[in-house]
Formats: sequence, structure tokens, C-alpha cells
Amino acid sequence: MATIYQVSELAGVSLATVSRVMNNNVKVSEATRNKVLQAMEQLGYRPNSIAQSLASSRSNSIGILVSELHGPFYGEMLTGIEAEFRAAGKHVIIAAGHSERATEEDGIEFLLSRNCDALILHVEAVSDQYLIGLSKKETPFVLLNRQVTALADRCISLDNELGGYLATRYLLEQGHRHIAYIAGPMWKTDARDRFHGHQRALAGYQLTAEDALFFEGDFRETGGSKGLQALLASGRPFSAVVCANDEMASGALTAARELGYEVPADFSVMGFDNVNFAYYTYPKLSTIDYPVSAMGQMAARWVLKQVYQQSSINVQQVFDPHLILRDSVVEAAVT
Amino acid sequence: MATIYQVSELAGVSLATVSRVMNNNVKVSEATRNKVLQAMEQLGYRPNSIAQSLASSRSNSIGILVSELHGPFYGEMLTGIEAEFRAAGKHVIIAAGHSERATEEDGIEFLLSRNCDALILHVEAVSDQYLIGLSKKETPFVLLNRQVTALADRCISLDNELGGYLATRYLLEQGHRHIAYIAGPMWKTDARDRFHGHQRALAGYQLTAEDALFFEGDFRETGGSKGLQALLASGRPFSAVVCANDEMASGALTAARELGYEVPADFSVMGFDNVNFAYYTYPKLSTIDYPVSAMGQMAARWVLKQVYQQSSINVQQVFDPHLILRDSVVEAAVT
DNA sequence: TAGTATTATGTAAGCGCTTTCATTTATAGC
DNA sequence: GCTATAAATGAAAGCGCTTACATAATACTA
Repeated sequence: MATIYQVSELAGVSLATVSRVMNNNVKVSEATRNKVLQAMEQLGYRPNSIAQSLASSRSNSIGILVSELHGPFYGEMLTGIEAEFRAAGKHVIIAAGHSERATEEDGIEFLLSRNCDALILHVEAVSDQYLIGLSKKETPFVLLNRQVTALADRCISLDNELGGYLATRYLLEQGHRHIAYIAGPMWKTDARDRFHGHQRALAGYQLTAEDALFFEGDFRETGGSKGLQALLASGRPFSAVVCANDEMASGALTAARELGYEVPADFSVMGFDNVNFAYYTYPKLSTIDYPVSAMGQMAARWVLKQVYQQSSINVQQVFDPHLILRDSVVEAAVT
Repeated sequence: MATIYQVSELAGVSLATVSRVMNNNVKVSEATRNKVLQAMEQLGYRPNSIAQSLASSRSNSIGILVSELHGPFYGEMLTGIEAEFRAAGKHVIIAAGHSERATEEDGIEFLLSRNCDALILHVEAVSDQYLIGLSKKETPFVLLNRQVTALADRCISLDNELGGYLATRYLLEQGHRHIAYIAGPMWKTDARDRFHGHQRALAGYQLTAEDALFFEGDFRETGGSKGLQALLASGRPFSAVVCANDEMASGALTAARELGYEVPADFSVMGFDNVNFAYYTYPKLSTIDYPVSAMGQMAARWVLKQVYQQSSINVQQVFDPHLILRDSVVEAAVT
């Protein structure tokens, strides 16, 4: 591989000049610039990004930590992030945290040791305290899908409360009055927020959530099926069930069918997230759209703006969810 | 951030010694090693991987090019790859090729310019010729899900023909004799191979594929629904349809329902890939498992073995698909 | 046209490591 | 105790760039 030195020799200029035409930040006369460009061309020169990084102490790489690399959710997120950075000539280094504290911290260490210019973190298990500590160090980071008050300016998140509200309000508008709820693990902020939205919507109709119609699931399919069984077993009638995510909604759908119920004839089911397979379920899931790809993109922009000084970029930090109407929710039967 | 120099000072040894204890490749006496370790600890020293790379001309990073970052397929693949490399202290740089020639070549250029030690490529649009040319350059690469005869030792792939065979043979064993086929784009090798397997299975029963029962789809959901409509419109009776991937199978399922048919009562549907959502369709899709995560892992191992000299590692280059039986296929009704 | 302000280019010192080669220190043999 | 050999450590030259600073070339002013 040709080095900058050989280019400079062939072009008959100094190293520094070659560097300057590459980086395009200092004026170089047209004539020399052309000589250099031609020499580069001729040698098939490609700058060594490692050397560039070392000399400039900027690695042009951004570390991404997500819980998983598979699954419908993170893929979308990564897509948004990669596209944005690729266009900017930055590259992403990816690690998975598996929602476990130790693995997440490890992953962050790993990325840090890779000299990332910035980090985009989708972490669930790590404590707020840890993140605040991390914010004292020199590597900037932005948090996706997490709200830490002390770090508000680095958070990009969805208004989960609003999502929960929208889901339930729609059900109420459709005439449902007995609405069951299958929640996510309540230690997770998003699970709690979604449920709070649900409560607020109910309150708007002078209703309150009933204990018998509440089930705390695990955000996974089995949580949804178990939840539905429990709800049914409670004996409390309901005409709709809102699930705190699509996985659980899908589980509920399957369980319903297996127990001889028909959705939406016997009761409606509402999901949350609008993951790719929500479209493939039967009936197709009505749900709340989580603009995860756009949010990933925005996280990337945050980095471009804050770390790479692209000041013209606008960053939106809070995103609004919205309703996706498909087939799993219908009007309540008149009583 | 502390540098190796400060560590050496604090420990009262030379740079070289510190480097040696870090890399653990040259003998250092217990006593000095401990002094160094302690100094590192005390300074919170973390080696600068960029500097290491520059000095050793190994970046410890592997470039991954996949078609998409989202979607059920690539996520699994990346999971397998990342896990393996992370454990080995290597990191992955990811780019998306979007199944377009220019973007794929671009992505490869991009990764190359990032000084990757090796590349793992899942490319579809780039020509064999291009890849052969690439193999002449110094950066080694391995191909996932693609067979190039001249590059056989760098290919990790699924026996698609066998998968196609297994799918149809099972249907035949279940008594089906009129089997429709919705193929992928026939310019793609995997689509062709799967179809050839289908033909071989038929041949085993003295049957041949009928033109009227063949439809060339696009590997996407709509291809499946269009395909099913076309098949139905042909008037040729069939009791089963095999789809060259799960997306199309899902489209077929939806179309069937919308046209008033019931799967599997009216006809069986077989998918291919066993993507995550195959489990969420209704009825749950019988399909052919594509061990994509394992194959990703194996690609990573190939790199570890060939590039990082971990000679004890075993690499499997061809993977076998196998049947996943769920609800969308049943025995043929007796005639 | 000399003198000064600009602009273009060159020089060289790092960036934080690895690694070769030279040197010092320990170990063994007699 | 002295030399021969092996083991541990140090000195220093890069790796391929960027960038502050110095210098040379050019443009502008009066």
C-alpha cells in the first residue's frame, strides 16, 4: 500500500501538502492540488485511517451498544444509525449488552478501549449512577430510549407515556370500558411509563385500572400468553386488552386462539412498538408505532453535531408515538 | 488518559517492558510484571488501541458487510459474528450493502480504508469477477451465503439445494402430489438451488415440476401473495405450495385467507429460512431452518483461524438445513 | 520599487505504541 | 571466582499520518 510519503515524492511536494489536499482544510493552489491528486490516483493511494486517527486523536468511529443485534427492534435502530454515519464517513463499532449489567459495562469498556469518538448507548441494566459517572469521562455519549434526568441533554427517547395514553384512549373511543393490561417488567422505565399513559387515558373517562385486569409480563411472547390466561382466569370480563409490546400481544393472540377465543370478535388486542412482524400476525396487530429507525438516525446526528461540530444539524430529542390501526382492534359490541 | 510512558515511569521500567507485560508474549520476571501491573492499575491505564494498531499494523477490527441491518435474517447473522469476535477481543465494523452493486462495492472500499484485518461479506449484487479481483489484494475475506467456485475455500454457505429437497420431500411423504412452487428471483443462486432441490425431490417420486404451478417471486411478502393468486388463477389444482422463503410464505398465507381459503385445510404451505416471525404467523409456518447465527459464528472463526492464526479452531464451510415442523403443513387429504 | 501583508509550501515534532537489537543481569559449569 | 550462556531489560527506530511553526513565494500598498 502506498503511503503519503510516496505520494509526496511522486508529486514533488512535501508530506504536509499531501495531507492538506486530503483534508481540504488549508488552501492549496490548484496546480499543486492537481499534481497531488494525480499522484494519488496513479498510486492507488488510500489514506491509512489508523495513522490518521493516531495523529489527529480522532478515530472517526462511534461505538454502539445495543441489547441485541437480532430481533426486530435493534435492527431498525442500527439501520438508522449506520446510514447517517456512513454518509458522514464515520464508522460504527457495535457491541451487544444482552440487558445484563456486567455485559453492558463490559461492552462500554470495550468500546472505550477502541478509542471511539463517541458512544451511542441503548442500555437497560446499567444504573443511572454509572451513566452519570461515565458522563464525567471524556468520551461523550448519547442515550437511546432512556431518560436520566441529570443527563437530559443526552437522551433521545420516545414519549412512552403518550404511547400508552394513545393506545388506551383509542380503545375507549371505540367504546371499550373494560380494558385489561399486560405490562412489561415494571422495573423498566418504559414499561412503567406506558402503563401510566394507560392510567391517564382511563382517568379521562373517569375510570381506573382494575387490579384483576392487570398482569405484569416480561416483554416476551410467553409473557403475553401467560398474561392472557391469567386475565381470562380472573373471571373479570373485558372487551379489550392492551399489551405493552408487540411480542406480548402476539403471545396473547396465540393464546386466545388456543383457548377458543376469536380476536377481535371476542376482544380486541392492542400492541406497542410496531415491530416488523406485527404485520404478519393474524389478525394483523393494531399497535403504537415506535419510530426507532428515525430515533437511531437522530442519535447519530446528535453525535455529528456535538462531537464533530456539524452545527447546522438539528436534533430532536423526544419522539412522539402514533397509532397504527390494523385488524386486531374493533369497536366494542354494544351492551 | 495515561499513556504507556507514564506507566513505565511509575513502575520504574522502560516502555518496552510495559509493552511486554501487556502483550504477554515475551518473558518478564514476576517482580517487574507485578510492578507494572500495579502501576497500570493505579493510573487506570487502558492501552490506546489505535496506537497499537499503527505500530503493529494489525487493527484487530473486522469489516462486516451485510445487505441490511434490519430484517430477521441479518440480525441473527451479526449476533453470531459479534459474539465470537467480542470474546476474542476483536471488534466489528459494520456496513450495509442494500443488495446494490454500487453500494456493496462502496461498502467494501469503506471497510478496506478502515484498515480491517479481514472482511466478512454477505454480498449479492457484486460480480464473481469483482470478488476474484478482491481476493488478489492483501485483505483476506470470507463470503457468507455465496458460492464462488474459484474462491471455494473462503465460502461459508448453506446447502440450499438440500433445503429445497427436504421441503418438497416432506410434502411428498405427507401424500401431496400436486405441489406448487413460489420461487425467489431466479438470478440469485440460492433461489435457483432451492428450486433444483424441489425438482430433485419430485423426481424421486417420478414427478416433474409443472409450469402452471410455478411462480417466480421476489423473496418479499407481496411476491408471495401475488404468487398465490397467480397459482390459484391458473386453475391447476394443488394441495401444497412451497415458498422459497418465509416472507413469501407469509404473503401466501395472508392472500389465502383473504381469498377465502384455509391453510392448511385447503392446502399446505411450506416456508424456508425459519426467520423469527415464522413462529408468529397463523398458522405457524412449517419451514426449513437456516442456521444463520451458527454460520455467522463460523465466518468469524474462519477469520480467527486464517487471519489471527488460531490454528486450533475448526471451521465448517457447508451447513445443512433441516425441517421445522409447525402448523402450516398437514397430510394430503386422501383422494 | 522597496516594504509589508498575504498566501502557499516545507520542516519537523509528535501521536502511543511495537519490535529489533544491544546491553545488562542472573545462572550454570568448572 | 571466573568465564560462557541464557534470561531480562533498555534504547531507539519506526508505523503513517497531522499540525504548529518556519520559510519562501506572491500580491498589495504607497
